[in-house]
Amino acid sequence: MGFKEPYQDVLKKKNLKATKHRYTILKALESNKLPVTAEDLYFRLKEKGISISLSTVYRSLETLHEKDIVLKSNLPDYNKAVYEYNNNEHRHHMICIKCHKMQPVTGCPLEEYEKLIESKFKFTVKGHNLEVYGYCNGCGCEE
Amino acid sequence: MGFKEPYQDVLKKKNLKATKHRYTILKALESNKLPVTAEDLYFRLKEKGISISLSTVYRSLETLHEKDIVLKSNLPDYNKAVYEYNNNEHRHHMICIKCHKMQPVTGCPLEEYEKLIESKFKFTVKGHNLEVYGYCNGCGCEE
DNA sequence: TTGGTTGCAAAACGTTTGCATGTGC
DNA sequence: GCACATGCAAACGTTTTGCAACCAA
Repeated sequence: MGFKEPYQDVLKKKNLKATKHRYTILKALESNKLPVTAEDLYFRLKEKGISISLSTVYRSLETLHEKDIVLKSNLPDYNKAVYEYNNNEHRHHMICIKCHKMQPVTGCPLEEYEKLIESKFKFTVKGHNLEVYGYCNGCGCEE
Repeated sequence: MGFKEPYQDVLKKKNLKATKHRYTILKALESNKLPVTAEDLYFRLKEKGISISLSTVYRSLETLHEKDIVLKSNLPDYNKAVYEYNNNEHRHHMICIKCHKMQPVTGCPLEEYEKLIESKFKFTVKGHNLEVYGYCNGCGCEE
């Protein structure tokens, strides 16, 4: 097969086999701007006529997350993990309390804060998670 | 009973009945500096000889969280919710990736960032969550 | 008295796993 | 061929819920 799949290099670099499913998952994640749950992704693929098992979705996402190809996060008051493609473009999200929609915000206000923590406490910072929540424009609900 | 339970006012103000269990839970949360899981709390109370059902612990924590008396958060790569008393002292936490211990950090670097988001996007900020993770002093593991 | 609270057991939910089969390298 | 990836169903651990008994107001 002379055809070169996208993501082949990304996967090979991390010692992962380049399978059709992984390719499909990465493509779906990358084309989608917003983080999704495993189930979201599963149904999205199913709609496109792609037959994949839910456990494969979970297993692939977990593997890709371990290799840092995919980012995983947990949101407040939402007991599901969400996944997004890691394009190494550091960003955070605004999350609507009402409709759970997430919108990305590029940039990060935490560089100095992390330095402060490292110097003040004996703590080796490896990362952080930051989400701002409230009401998005579409919901407009001020409760 | 002329005896005035602590937390009676806090509960009454939120239209919650002042029950022995709620009193016990709030006392345990407030005396404990760090966030705990529902199960942690359940066993902690059990050890003290307090008989309470796990579902009551969950239900109470959820109710208290709804009324903003208790804070609830979900941590990355840790599929349990943790709860802490809301003493209205705004703070964040450092979380050890290895031992899952959480240490509080008072202060918040996000005031300006939130203003920026409100003005840049049409988004009404209601709160945020921020945790820094890495390796704590005790664990000392740099992977 | 009345409506909120609790205990218990069972259900629900998201996620993981065992095992047999399939597939990339 | 071999190790890894997948599908299926069953298991898992956390959290929620239905219902009867209980208790604060």
